[in-house]
Amino acid sequence: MRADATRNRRLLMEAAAAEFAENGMDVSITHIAARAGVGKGTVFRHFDTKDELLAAVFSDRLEELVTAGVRLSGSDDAQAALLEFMTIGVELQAHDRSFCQAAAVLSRSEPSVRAWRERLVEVADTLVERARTAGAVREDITGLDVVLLLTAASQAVLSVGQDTPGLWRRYLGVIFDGLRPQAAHPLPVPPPTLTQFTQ
Amino acid sequence: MRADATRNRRLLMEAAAAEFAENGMDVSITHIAARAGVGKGTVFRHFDTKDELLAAVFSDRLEELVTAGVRLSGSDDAQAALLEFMTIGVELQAHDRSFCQAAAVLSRSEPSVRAWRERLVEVADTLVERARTAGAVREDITGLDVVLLLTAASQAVLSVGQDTPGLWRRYLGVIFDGLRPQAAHPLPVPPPTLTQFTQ
DNA sequence: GAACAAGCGGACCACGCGGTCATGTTCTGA
DNA sequence: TCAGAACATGACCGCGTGGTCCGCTTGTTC
Repeated sequence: MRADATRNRRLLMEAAAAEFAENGMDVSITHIAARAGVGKGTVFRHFDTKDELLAAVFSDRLEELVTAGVRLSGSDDAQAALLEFMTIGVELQAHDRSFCQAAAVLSRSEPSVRAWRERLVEVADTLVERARTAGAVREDITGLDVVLLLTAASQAVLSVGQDTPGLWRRYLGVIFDGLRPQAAHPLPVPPPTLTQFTQ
Repeated sequence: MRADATRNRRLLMEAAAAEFAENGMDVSITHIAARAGVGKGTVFRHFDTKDELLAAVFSDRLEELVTAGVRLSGSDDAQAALLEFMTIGVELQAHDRSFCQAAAVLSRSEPSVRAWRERLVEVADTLVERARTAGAVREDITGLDVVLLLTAASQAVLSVGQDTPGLWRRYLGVIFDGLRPQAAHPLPVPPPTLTQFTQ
């Protein structure tokens, strides 16, 4: 691969990530190309389709979160580890307007995204299991539950007009309290399975 | 207003509501007109712009929820009343793919929507206050918090591929447990104000 | 039943989209 | 140094969109 090609690819990924995060996954290829300072054709040289570009960016985000989860799996304080994992996950989504849509759309079509999501659930399972052993988390909660609740917390603030930075922390707090054993009441529906998640 | 005009308007509202609910607010006017069995021009006779149609439909949904909330405000069991209010609210959103987007987009531009949202927060405040007095809800939670958490619960399920009807009830359960006093830990961020909400 | 306004329909417009391709440019290996 | 492959570019294509407009139809009124 030529040097200018790898440079352009990197510029494209960065521009796309920023543009998707700021304006959602409906931003046009033209805008992304302009932001990266390249022509439109160059985008389609590196990514066959718009979805492929989106998947590349989205996979990077998932990988970040998985990496953080793996790191935290080795932590001494299991409760703090789970909370930090969730904090990182919610923050990631709160600052990225494409995250939620991308998750819903790409999991069907893009195997790489599906693979990362499975990894994510695995690491979340580990963190939950450890927290449960420490008595910090209720019995009936799974790693997949936690992953889904990340989206929940980040989406809570979606319809607030004026910017209130970090407001998502408030709702993550409420949700995390809902995960504690102290207030646990039986849940009316069994947990979803990984198969249902990734289809 | 002529009889056929009122009939067509009703058909349009129904078609639009169904189409928005099933396919999100990006469905085209052409599709909606076809579903209603009228021509495209007829849509723009009744609603000057697509947003206006969306706002009309969305306001109806908000009104439903407000009405339910007002009814439940008179209930004896304050805790059950709040839970049912939240259940109705989450179910509404879980079955409507346009709800969340519409809330975010229209609150800025459409005064009628803004008005309904204020009413919604009012009634939620009442329900929360009553539940708190009954000792069923923690001290630091407001009606606006509850309204935002409705979105949270409904969006949790968004990225699950295979249909798992009623799964949102599980996450509403977790969130509701997070509202109980038993597990309450101090929240890191103060509650948002109505002004921030409606901008 | 006639006259007329109110309502309807769908061809039409400008626009922006994802994606293609022929042409010109730039990097690289020998 | 230079041939040739890899790469960049932006005009271009087909399409679907929100919105307009005018000729025709239909409900209402006297």
